[in-house]
Amino acid sequence: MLNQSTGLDALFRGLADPARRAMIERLAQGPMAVSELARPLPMSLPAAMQHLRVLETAGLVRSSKNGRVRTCAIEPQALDLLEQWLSARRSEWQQRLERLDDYVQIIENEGENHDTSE
Amino acid sequence: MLNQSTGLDALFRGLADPARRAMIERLAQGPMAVSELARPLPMSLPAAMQHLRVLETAGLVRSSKNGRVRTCAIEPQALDLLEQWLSARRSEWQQRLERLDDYVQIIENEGENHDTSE
DNA sequence: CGATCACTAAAGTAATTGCCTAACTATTGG
DNA sequence: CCAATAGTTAGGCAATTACTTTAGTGATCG
Repeated sequence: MLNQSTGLDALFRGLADPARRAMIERLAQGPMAVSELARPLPMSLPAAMQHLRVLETAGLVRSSKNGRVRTCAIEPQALDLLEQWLSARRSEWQQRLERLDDYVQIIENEGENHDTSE
Repeated sequence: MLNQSTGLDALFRGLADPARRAMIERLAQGPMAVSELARPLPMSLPAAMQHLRVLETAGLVRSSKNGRVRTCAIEPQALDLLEQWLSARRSEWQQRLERLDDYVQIIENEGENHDTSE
């Protein structure tokens, strides 16, 4: 545990923007050209291209140019890393909850003074 | 599809920083005080507090203050949204691959001119 | 050949992020 | 009560992000 992987950084960062998520959700329908991909987005083509680059460096999308048109497609295996991380966290967190130590310690702390959060 | 959820933004953004992932991975061992959480991180306490705030607004961590110590704990259900999104993407992408349309269209494009990527 | 199309490159800008230090508040232990 | 502890607030700063517009480059079509 406690891995400082660069891959996860790029992955999460890539998915953290709604325009980029819209792009990859759209690409699930099949490969498409840059301008077609960008058309529904409320921004200029160059802006969409920048998002595309972020997705490509995250490994979420692959593209290749033929003539004057660049065709983009999803890279399904990109989600493997994410899924691994997620299930690792899931199992750790589950173990914790089963032991109940969380609640015990919190209840101890909140003896008289229950000053929840801010 | 094509949901513009604010929750996913905050979630992915929260997880996009290695220091923040280190924090929540550490919290899997059990709840702990802010300064204990921050100790192994290569940054000042206020910086760690800012990361903590990001995690709290993403719903990944919950904290409550008792006396002068604030105890932090993971919020396991925060990952539900992430898992939902992930499996939705998985199934869409899988369907695509099964239909093979991806490969057909890419091969058509790369007829003579195979100018892969940049 | 020349216009158009699809993309790309460049440069600039406003907002956000990730960090710092310094100063402050509120507990708690002796 | 006084000092140390735990956290918080504020201000500042450099880097990054998410755009913009403008100006290209290189196909493709008539």
